[in-house]
Amino acid sequence: MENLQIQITISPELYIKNPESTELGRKIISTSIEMIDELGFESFTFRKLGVKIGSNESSVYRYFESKHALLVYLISWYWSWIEYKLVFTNSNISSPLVKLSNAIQILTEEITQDNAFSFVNEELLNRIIIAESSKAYHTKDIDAENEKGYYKTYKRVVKRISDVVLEVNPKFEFPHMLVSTVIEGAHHQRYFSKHLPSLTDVEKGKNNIVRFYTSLVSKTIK
Amino acid sequence: MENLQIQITISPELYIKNPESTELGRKIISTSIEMIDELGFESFTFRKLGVKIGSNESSVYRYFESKHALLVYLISWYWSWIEYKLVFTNSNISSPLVKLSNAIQILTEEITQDNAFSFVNEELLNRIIIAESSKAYHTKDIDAENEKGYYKTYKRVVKRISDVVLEVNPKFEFPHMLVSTVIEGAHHQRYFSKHLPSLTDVEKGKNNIVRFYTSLVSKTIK
DNA sequence: TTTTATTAATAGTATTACTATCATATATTT
DNA sequence: AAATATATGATAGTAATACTATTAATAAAA
Repeated sequence: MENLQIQITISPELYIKNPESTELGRKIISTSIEMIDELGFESFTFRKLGVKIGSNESSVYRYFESKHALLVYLISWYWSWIEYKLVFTNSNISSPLVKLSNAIQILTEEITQDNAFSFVNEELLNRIIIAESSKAYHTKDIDAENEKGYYKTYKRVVKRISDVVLEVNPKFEFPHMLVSTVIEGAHHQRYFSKHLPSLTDVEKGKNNIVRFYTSLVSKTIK
Repeated sequence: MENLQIQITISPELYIKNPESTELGRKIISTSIEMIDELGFESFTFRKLGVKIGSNESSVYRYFESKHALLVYLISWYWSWIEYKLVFTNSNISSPLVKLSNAIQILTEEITQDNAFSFVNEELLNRIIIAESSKAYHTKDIDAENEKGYYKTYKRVVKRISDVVLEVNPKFEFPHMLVSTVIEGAHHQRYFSKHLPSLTDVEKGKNNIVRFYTSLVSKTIK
């Protein structure tokens, strides 16, 4: 995948002006990813971002109506990217079991830098998803935002993998719960392994998160 | 459990002045639970709380050093309460399988009001844990706070149930990951079932969350 | 009754998450 | 080349937030 130049398209309700369309927009995305990872979402502000990119707070507001909207955009970008990886990896695979195993791998593995997308650092973005994405949907506005389609990419990924689960076992009752449990669970385990390790059983170099969820899925759907 | 009057003790690093020790303190706890549930954590403020309880913002600050500290207190209270329920329910049970099944039930069931604790509405508190608790530990200060013992009650609950998992299967490699996955997962599913239902397979009256996690655990540890 | 502790009232601070306005630079069209 | 449109930058302003500090009033304990 390293040298392909792939286009990830984000639906227009997620921004005011498309950040991919200008140099400044791309700078907003790439620098906000760096800054949110470094400062945390609470301490990140559009003013600080403006200073860092040599631009202005008010210019950033021409791309995103709020800090929250920018986070939602980043989350959507991330899931589009994951969806692309899923489709790409499973494109020529016919065995449902292999497809499922690939999918679990993609959902639970540690992300390291891949250079297919110029202005997004996926490794940092993955850390943001792990640490901050729950703040996006744990809001009083969730229902209104969901209706506007803010979370549809995430839901589409869950649906896609649930369908693979059903290919493996058409009678399994809870495919969506299983997939969303694995996704959220793997993120929690990565976070806990760094900050609250007693909640995990992570050991260096043993890839326990991927192993645990792979085994959990295969046993659960039997 | 209905009429027992049980004492839940919260360790002193979680408050400045013990809210259980005064009428005002108890009012702060009970009213903040109602208000956080109603407004969401972001829109809840000590000023609004002061107005509602006929007291003053500055008085609230004598009990808790910050809004965040109050949330951590509530989370700790919740896990102490869950721990009490676990110990109580399993006190005379010798079968590890039954103990585990009871524990999963307690972790994943829907909470309805129980009146053992006068000034805490556990049903609302449970909703707060589901919707807001991840905001407490997804902070840049997590490591410092963890060292101060802010999250020890939660960690103790996970440890306790992990030990039951190991009683059932002493060779199971990932007891902590399994238990923390079930806890966080069940909370997510309850939240998703209300706001992003396509991420779940919840059906009215079928108790699918409890059924899903009970089956997942029993299959996974085999 | 005096001391002490607790709470209430008021005011103040730095920062945040925006909005509004206007000037300027650059690009596009005519 | 002139006219026009568009994008950006600079500055200022607003209401609210998350506190801190100070002082006064009141209730409980010695």
